[in-house]
Amino acid sequence: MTRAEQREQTRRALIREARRLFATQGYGRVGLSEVVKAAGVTKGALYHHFAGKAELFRAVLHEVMREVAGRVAAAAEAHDDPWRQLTEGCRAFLAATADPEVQRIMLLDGPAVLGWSEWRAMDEDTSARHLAEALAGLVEAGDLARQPVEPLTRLLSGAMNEAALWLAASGRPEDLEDTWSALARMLEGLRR
Amino acid sequence: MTRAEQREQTRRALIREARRLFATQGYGRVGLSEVVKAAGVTKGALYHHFAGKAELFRAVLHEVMREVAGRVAAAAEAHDDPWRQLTEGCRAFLAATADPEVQRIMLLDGPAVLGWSEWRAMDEDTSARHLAEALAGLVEAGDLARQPVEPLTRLLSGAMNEAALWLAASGRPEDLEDTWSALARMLEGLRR
DNA sequence: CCTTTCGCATACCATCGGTATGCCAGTCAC
DNA sequence: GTGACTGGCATACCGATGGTATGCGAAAGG
Repeated sequence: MTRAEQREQTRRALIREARRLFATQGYGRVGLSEVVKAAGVTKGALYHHFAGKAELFRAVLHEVMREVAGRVAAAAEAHDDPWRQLTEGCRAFLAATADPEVQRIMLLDGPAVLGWSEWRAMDEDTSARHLAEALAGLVEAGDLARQPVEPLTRLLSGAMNEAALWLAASGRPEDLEDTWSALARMLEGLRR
Repeated sequence: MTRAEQREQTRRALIREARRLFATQGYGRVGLSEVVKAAGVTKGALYHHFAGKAELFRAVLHEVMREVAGRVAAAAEAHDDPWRQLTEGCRAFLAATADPEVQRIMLLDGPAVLGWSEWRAMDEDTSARHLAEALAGLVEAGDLARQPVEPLTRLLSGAMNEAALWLAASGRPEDLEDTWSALARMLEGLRR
């Protein structure tokens, strides 16, 4: 095996096992010794690839966010009507963040570990950007009142994040439909 | 000094210093040795009053949440019109959570440290209850479409939490007015 | 005034994140 | 091919952390 291959393989193993452990136990309860044992390497390897525990978490979080963004983008691009793109994107976001792995890493530990500013910057680079672009397009097209789009993006993003956490904790299937109805009402209420 | 007085004084000192340190450095970066030194006691005292670091944080969080709830309730009770109570309560919530201490403890570390379910239960017992009651009253009065109020409560609560964090990070004063406008538009859009 | 109990200090422990150092295999110039 | 070199990682170690076991002095109670 070439050197670059070996390197990439080790890095992937570390991220994979760290993701699994962070997701199931939470950032604080996971020791680096657990991670390196699960990945089949030692702490020397970990610190060769990452500057520390927080950096490892950042890599995991980035991977999770890119996956969520991919699902949102795919759902939106399946439609042509801009308003439909917004609603379907939101629906896809709620579906993606229903995954407990995503919740724990992206919504709970993410902001606390990296700080909100860094978390938000990463969010803006991935999933939240699709929301912002969709809203900006709708404002331009006149479907939404002319207004700064950033505050609206944050409000809707926060609403969906909290809704996802609530849905996971509630467990009742009918809550998903109720939440979606409430969110849809909210969006319709903003429509011109 | 009587024994109960001494006990209460020590407990208050621990919560006070823990709150200060948690707010400025974040839960993870604060060591218990820092807390007990600032409070003028030892770890023996800390563990006599609290089961561990998380329990100490829980006590701090509860104090913060009760303060926020108090400010929200006071703002709402200053008006008679139920719709006005909702909007003024929301405005007071945004104002209260503008405090960096409140943000770090209540919005960032709270859910990550205690877990979302526990955090939400405490939120429900304090500030979020006012929102839920206001919304329920407005549904009953016909100002809002008849619907389950819990999903709507979570959506609005999450929207405001995220908005508060964004406002603190942005720093630009005009963002507050824009955010409030967007939130007001959202509420008006839901109004019948 | 004697005993009990409560509030807390002291001393200690396992484990944690992080670092310094050494070694071996892959890489490359010639 | 072969030597020097370097990248990838293991080993061994450190200070600090959260947590616990035990002891003690003073207030409470009879």
